[in-house]
Amino acid sequence: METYGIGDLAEEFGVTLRTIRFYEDEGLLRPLRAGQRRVYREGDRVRLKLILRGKRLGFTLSEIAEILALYDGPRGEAKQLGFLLEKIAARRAELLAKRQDIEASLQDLDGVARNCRKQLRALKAEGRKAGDKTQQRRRAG
Amino acid sequence: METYGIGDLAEEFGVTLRTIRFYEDEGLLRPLRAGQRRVYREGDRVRLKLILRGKRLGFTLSEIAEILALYDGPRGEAKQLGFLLEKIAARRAELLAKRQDIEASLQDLDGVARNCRKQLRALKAEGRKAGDKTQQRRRAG
DNA sequence: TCTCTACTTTACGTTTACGTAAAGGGAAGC
DNA sequence: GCTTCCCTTTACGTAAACGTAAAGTAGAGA
Repeated sequence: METYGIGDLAEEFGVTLRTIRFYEDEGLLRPLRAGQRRVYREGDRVRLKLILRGKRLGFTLSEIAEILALYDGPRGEAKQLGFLLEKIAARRAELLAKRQDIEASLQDLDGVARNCRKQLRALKAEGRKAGDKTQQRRRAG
Repeated sequence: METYGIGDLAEEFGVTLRTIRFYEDEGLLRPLRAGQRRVYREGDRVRLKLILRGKRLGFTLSEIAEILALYDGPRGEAKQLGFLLEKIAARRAELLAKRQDIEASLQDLDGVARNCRKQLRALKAEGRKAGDKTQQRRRAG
């Protein structure tokens, strides 16, 4: 079974050793030990990837901890499984809301870009009217 | 033209006065003044909305400042407009990447949920095999 | 044996994004 | 005139998420 040193993961994901150790302090990772050195297995690697994805989406580490807890979820009683499904639904809703925010942002940006291109076209049209003598922009009267 | 007090905006968006003042300190908002009191116009309100949306998406305030700068964009030269379009494209790419992260997260959550429901069905099946001795409800065949 | 190199723990420092007093201004209502 | 409310500035405090320096360890290779 493949394992990784802390340096391997740090390099792969572009984070520092400190960061990975910090996530362990916060209970997000629980690597094995070979003597005093940390040994990460594939599962730990996936968890780290999930942590970093969560960060990119603006979740705090404690939120990420809760999300990871869903993955380890209770293999237990029906009631626990029901709770788990509720929590999953809640997280899903959050993600959908975030996606909505993204869609809105994309639309806004597209609006700005359209406006920008329009102004560019106007400038170029002016440029043509001004003839080829100079390269400066002229205001049409 | 409609205006707002700082308290109005704070209430509308569910943030504190401190937060709004902080955004001003950071150069994200520039309200008018009536004496020493801040007076916000519709444009300021929209900016605040954009700021909070940016925060929900995990952008830092300085990133948000750059994004807002795109909206105020240069009404100027062709070269400036070109820069602006480049920056917009870059932000767009970021947002698309974030959306990809969200899609992946949603898929992961769906996987966990499916697994969870499967276990629930298994538990209920066991319940039926155990017969009617206990009080659990039974599924019609 | 000595020296790298990669790791370890401990601990104080830093940035971001506000929270939380403290002390005061001014206008509105009683 | 006095109180109340909403606002103001100034300033120290704080939680989160690491950065960074110091000092030590352990195995691999010359």
